[in-house]
Amino acid sequence: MNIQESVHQAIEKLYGQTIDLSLVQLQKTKKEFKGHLTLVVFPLLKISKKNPEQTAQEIGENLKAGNPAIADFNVIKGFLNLNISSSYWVNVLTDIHKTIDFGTMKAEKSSPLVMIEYSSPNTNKPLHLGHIRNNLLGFSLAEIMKANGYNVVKTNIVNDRGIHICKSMLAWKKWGNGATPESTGKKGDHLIGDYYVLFDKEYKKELLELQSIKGLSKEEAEAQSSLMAEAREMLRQWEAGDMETVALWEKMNSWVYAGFDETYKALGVDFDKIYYESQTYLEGKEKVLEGLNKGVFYKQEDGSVWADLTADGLDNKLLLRGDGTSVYMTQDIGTAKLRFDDYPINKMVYVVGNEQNYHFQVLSLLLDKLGFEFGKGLVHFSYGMVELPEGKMKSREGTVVDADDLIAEMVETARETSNELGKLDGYSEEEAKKVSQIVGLGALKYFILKVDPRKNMVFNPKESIDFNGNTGPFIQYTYARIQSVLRKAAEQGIVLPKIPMSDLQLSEKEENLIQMLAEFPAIVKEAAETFSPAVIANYAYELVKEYNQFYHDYSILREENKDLKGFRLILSENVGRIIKTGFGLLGINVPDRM
RNA sequence: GGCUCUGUAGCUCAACUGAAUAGAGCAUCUGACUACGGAUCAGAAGGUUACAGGUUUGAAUCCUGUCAGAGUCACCA
Repeated sequence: MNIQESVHQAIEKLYGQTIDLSLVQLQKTKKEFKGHLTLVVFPLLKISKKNPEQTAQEIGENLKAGNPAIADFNVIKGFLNLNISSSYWVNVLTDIHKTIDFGTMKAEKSSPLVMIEYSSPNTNKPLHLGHIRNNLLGFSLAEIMKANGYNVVKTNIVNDRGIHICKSMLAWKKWGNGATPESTGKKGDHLIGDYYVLFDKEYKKELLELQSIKGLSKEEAEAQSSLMAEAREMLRQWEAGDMETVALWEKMNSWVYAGFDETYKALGVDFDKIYYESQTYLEGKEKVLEGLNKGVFYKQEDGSVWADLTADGLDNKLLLRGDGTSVYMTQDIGTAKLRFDDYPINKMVYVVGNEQNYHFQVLSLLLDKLGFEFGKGLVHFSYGMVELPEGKMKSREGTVVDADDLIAEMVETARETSNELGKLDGYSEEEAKKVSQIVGLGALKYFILKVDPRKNMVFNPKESIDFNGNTGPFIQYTYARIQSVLRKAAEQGIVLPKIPMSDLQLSEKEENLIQMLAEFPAIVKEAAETFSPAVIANYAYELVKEYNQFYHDYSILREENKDLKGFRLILSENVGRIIKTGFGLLGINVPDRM
């Protein structure tokens, strides 16, 4: 019988009142006290009209008499600690063992559909450390939502148009001598990124010359820059559909996409549907003009279109420039419209950095005003910046950490460390590579995902790949060790019983471990409700720590008692299962051996 | 300056809707190796939860104020 219900019944019986379930605070007993579950009786004093100790004692006695699962109880101050019987825990493990997709749900056709936008790169530069956090969070959240029974569409909006692309294009045209990824051996996105940087360098040089030779102010120099004028002209040509410009744009973008795909593949993330701003910005313009006609927006003398959000406590927001071209917000409106035309979306989630909190607050209001039902309910999954131990990443100072470099470095470090420890001895080159990849990326992913997404964080590559402590590799290692034990058991011809014996007397550690396993579904649910993969990451670590304590106390394979041996193997197997499932929700692989 | 977010051990992070003595890891110190995988385990030390008030039986958590940091307030995306 359900403990929570028992408690509820006991209270009703004792005090003759049905109470709100929220008053029944049943929580996990703290380590330093005896018991599994703890009832906080303070909220019940108003009903019992007795002091905390008496109340707890009464409820405890009633529970013990009424529910065989409750073996014992003790009272400390206002806390009633319940001790659950071993047989109860064995049954719990049996249930977990039998349930194939323990802790996860499958989506039905009728289940709500969640669209998750993440990644959202610009095509003028390669992905960096910030994108890594974005991609990992987005992908993981998608997996978590799926596990909670939602239909999920992962989407990416590629910012493939605008003045920044033209800068790269112009620099390539001027100084590139027809360079291609093939001719230079560079990844496409890096090649284009290099030309973007080159443009910026030449542009700054030009500004300095204009300022020093002609004695212009910075603003005047910017206005007179011929390079910038050329870039703007290129954008005009692009918007006008000039064949040559569009052809160049397409060619260069295709290089970039090939480069991005490599990075995405290395990170293990993917998308169900990709949108391009070049295809959505005109839609947004239309929507804005529609809003203007309806009187939701207003026009200024220079022809620019604005939204007045002062009634909502915000400012006026520009939606279309005087020359009729669109801004960031316009594009997001267009993209939203296309998406809702394409899918019956119940919830829209944007995984975007917290520097855009204001933007999404505005977007939500605007979509609502434009009559999109989903506008109000959109979720901006806002995450903090990633910094390095050395300090902030700044593109200007060249301290940006490139995603590809970082991934390569992580895999390399994993390989070196494993080699030093002799863990790769006897592995083929292929196997060694595979393991290094799993471990290196596991370290990176786990370190980033274990932190509360909302917070700014410091990523320390060295610490992340440590094989001790709260790290991905430590958890992966434990998983591999469990698999090893199970392999050895199979070699010895030990067949796991389908159901563990229910009259076993378990140790405290074993009971605690089962209790932890049983929490998994609640953890998965919590992760979805709070949008926090970190909940799962930290749970996985706690589970592994608990398992290690158990593991080191018993010689599982040498255990003489057959029932106990079978039980411990089943327990180990299920710990492994949960680790694998949990890490799967984080997009982290686990190795069978490492 | 307005608004938003953050402030927890030397460092990196936890603490579910308020609940027991605020928990881990790293680093430091002390122990345990024929090891079913030591990439381990056990233990010690480390805190006025930025500060000051308030609400409450009870506050890291909620409210007010102060201080510090970040972000944003662009006809950039």
